Amino acid sequence: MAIQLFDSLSRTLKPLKASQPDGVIRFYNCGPTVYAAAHIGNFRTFVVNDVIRRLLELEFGAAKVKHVRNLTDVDDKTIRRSQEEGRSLADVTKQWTEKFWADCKALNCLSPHEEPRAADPKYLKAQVNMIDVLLEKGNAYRSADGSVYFKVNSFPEYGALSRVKERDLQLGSALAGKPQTADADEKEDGSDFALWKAWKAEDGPNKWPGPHGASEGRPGWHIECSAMSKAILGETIDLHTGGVDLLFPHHENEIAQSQCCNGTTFANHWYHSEHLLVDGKKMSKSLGNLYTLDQLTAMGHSPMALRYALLMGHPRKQLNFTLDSLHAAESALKTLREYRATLPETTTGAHEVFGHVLTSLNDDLNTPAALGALFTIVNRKGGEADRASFDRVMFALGLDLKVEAPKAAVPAEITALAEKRWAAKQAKDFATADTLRKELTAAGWAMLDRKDGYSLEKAKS
RNA sequence: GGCGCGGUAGCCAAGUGGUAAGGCCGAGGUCUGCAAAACCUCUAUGCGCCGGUUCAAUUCCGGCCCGCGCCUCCA
Repeated sequence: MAIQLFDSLSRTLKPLKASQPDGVIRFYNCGPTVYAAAHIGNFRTFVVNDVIRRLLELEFGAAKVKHVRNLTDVDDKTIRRSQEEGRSLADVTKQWTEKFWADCKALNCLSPHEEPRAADPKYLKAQVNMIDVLLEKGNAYRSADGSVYFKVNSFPEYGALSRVKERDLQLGSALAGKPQTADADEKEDGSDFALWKAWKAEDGPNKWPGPHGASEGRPGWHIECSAMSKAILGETIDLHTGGVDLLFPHHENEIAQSQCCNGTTFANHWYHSEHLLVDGKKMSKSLGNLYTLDQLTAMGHSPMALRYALLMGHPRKQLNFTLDSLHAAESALKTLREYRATLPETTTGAHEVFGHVLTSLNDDLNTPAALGALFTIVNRKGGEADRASFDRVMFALGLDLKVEAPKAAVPAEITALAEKRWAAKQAKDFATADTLRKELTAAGWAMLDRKDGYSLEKAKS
């Protein structure tokens, strides 16, 4: 079964296919802003996109997939962070880019083939060039302060993706109390958006030569994706993805810029993954319900458990994350590990045994159905499966069964108690052994006996 | 106010016009000095509420209640 995904623009399920004669699937995934550690909600999107990447490779072959994910390393947040910390922008964004890569690796995400940076001189130039074209064509205008804005009413199709039409007339209660953005006065129309932002004192040393007739400054957020996807993948891409919150205005604006500039369809397929919720609400610093991967591993959870937990819900439905779901994921991974050990090494070509798992994934990325189908087979315990076919499914899901929860360091006093108990047990002094076990349990440690020795595990927080 | 999504067992979560996948937890059992692991068995007459269509609805239609997200730079 060919991969089909929901397309946000047509609102239908559509098969993914290459539009160019070379047969390469051009896949662009909106990446992170590198000013802090990405949280697990961000990683839901990146894990989901990683599964898409893997499914594409399985269907079309690794050589026929070109996966691009940008790094936003120049914007309000990155600049503000660098100014606050008195460090260069490059220094700050390098730090968080490397952290992002490390987290992605821990979550077993394949690296995109290219990860263009918005502040890369090569791509800054591409962005400026694109803005120049938009100015020439009359889709953009300069404001008094030397910024450049996109003229939304110059693009009649604006709003097709988000279906937000005549928004200005519909601004209701939810927006009424919000302050106007600082640059509102510079715009001809409230729905216009910045392509180029003129330098301000608070930007510090961060400024670059702008488009014709504009001041020194920096690119607006949306233009980077339009310019970099064009530079690397060409004017028309086959799949463009991101979190739902990017649907408007980010992706709507990308369409407007790219199509006005290039005169061609920007993306043939749009896919958006839903939010991860924590405690029933979207994660936010103000609610204090924001988790990072580091926080979870510090609690003794493995990154793979997080990956599994993120796949437990349908990617196009909000998923409420809880620490309990992490425990469930760990238990499920353990079962899979044990199941794999029972499988014969030889390949019998039994891929069809797991056919339903792949079919579920290919059918709009139904990860929960796929996991359900997987465990139905695991529970059968029949001998029809083999490791090669099982590993193929693990590849598709990106589950690396070799990764286990990090072992907590055992304090010396715990080791001492365990040694005493082991000695008592060997001497068949079970009363003493049981007392010591209770002490260990009270201290939060479980002592697991084997024939020839023991191991210690810390209770999960 | 506009746009969109969702409400299925203790928790998470698929799904179908013909009577509810799967995971976690829990219970019982086998095994075992104890504990753990492993293995076996069990766990929704029910799918937010009220109507309607139908031989038959959790699944289609209408209304209602509740929750969540987006509405100019949040994945």
